Amino acid sequence: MAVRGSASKETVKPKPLDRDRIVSAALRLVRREGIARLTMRRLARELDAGAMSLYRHIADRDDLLLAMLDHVAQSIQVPAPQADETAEIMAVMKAFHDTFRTDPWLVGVLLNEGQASLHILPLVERIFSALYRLGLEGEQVIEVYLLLIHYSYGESLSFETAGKRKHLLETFGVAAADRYPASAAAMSAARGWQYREFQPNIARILKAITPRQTV
Amino acid sequence: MAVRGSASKETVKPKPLDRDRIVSAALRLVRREGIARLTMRRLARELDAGAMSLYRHIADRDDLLLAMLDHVAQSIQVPAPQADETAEIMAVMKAFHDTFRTDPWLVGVLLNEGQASLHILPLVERIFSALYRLGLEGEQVIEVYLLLIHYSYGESLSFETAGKRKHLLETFGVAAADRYPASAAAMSAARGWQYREFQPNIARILKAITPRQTV
DNA sequence: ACCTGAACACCGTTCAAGT
DNA sequence: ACCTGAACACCGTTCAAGT
Repeated sequence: MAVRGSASKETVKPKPLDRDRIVSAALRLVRREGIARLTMRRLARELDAGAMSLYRHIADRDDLLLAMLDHVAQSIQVPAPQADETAEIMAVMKAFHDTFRTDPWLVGVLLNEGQASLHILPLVERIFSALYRLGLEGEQVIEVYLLLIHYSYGESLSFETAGKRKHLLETFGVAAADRYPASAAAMSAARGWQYREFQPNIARILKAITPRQTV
Repeated sequence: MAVRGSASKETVKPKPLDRDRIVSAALRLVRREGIARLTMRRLARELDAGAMSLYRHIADRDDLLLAMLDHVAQSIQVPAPQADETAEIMAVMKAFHDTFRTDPWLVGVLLNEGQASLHILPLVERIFSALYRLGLEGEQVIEVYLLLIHYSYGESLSFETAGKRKHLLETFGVAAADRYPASAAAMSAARGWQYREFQPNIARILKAITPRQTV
């Protein structure tokens, strides 16, 4: 048994706390058990520290969440630039999507903490730039940007909570098929469906803003 | 001063608790102070009851949230049917959007509680029906449905937390305009913008699924 | 300088006890 | 039958005290 402060050279001897060690441990915890289980006390226990020692290195829980956000944002795999504008936007959105799949709690942090990491600026720039090159103007650019972003927020949150969600089919019940035939048809088409709506739906959005061929 | 159980005929004499009174009080509280302030103890105080009396009428907090969801779903203003399919979908989505504007906390409940109210089935049916009439098939129907729903989730959650969010422009800082010209242009186009992305964006989505004129 | 236990003001919920 | 206070097992955070 490891005794705190024992003379034996244990590898578990308490390393000093620092911001990086706290953020890393928090990320590990959140990925293993979900954001709801990330409490200051639990995190401290994970670090073999007193619950209050964390406050030497982080201001409060929000500060921790923002530090975690920043850490993840820095690690985003930046996709290669694409000549074609829609391919460029698809690539950047896929990078965001992949990030939200690994860390779905990020969306909640982005919404609740009210600020993003500065590390995503280059990626955001690539989207705006492509939208301008596609010929969008004025408020259209913001609107379409928000369509892309808000859709990916909703999709990610939905995926995050998909586990505890009853399939619509169950909620409906079998009897409802008579009264709601289109819903029933859609539900049965969705059976065994691979939940890969994201890419086709981004493509749909981009199709809507691409000027139609007028020959 | 009203004395509990006094003989005087006060209007504040404790009415008996029941499910409806609890749900109504919870809705009032949540609309006034936000979902975070809806705690069992606070709600009980609002009803001049002991904190634990609520549990005679509701199973737990989740049960209460679902009851609130159901109440709101029943009160949705059902829009008149539209002959044109895209107009029909626009109308139904507007009804959802209006509902989420009044009660943004609904989205969180829908995501976290993992079930919707049966009262929205007629509205969902109208969307699926219109999508089929537009010629969509198989998984396309589900994909586009989820595009519409997930976008409106993201938009609503974003609106809910818009107050505490710093405008991207502030996060960027002025200096960043050199490195990120497209972002800066978009941000300044967004200045004074009316945050009415929803309708145009639903229209964009529908445009993408409408077959192009091939003359 | 760095860490921490006790304490404060909260949570949701259980349970035995009151009327 | 209906209500409730005390209690349990949690939260985030403050603050005075320890080394």
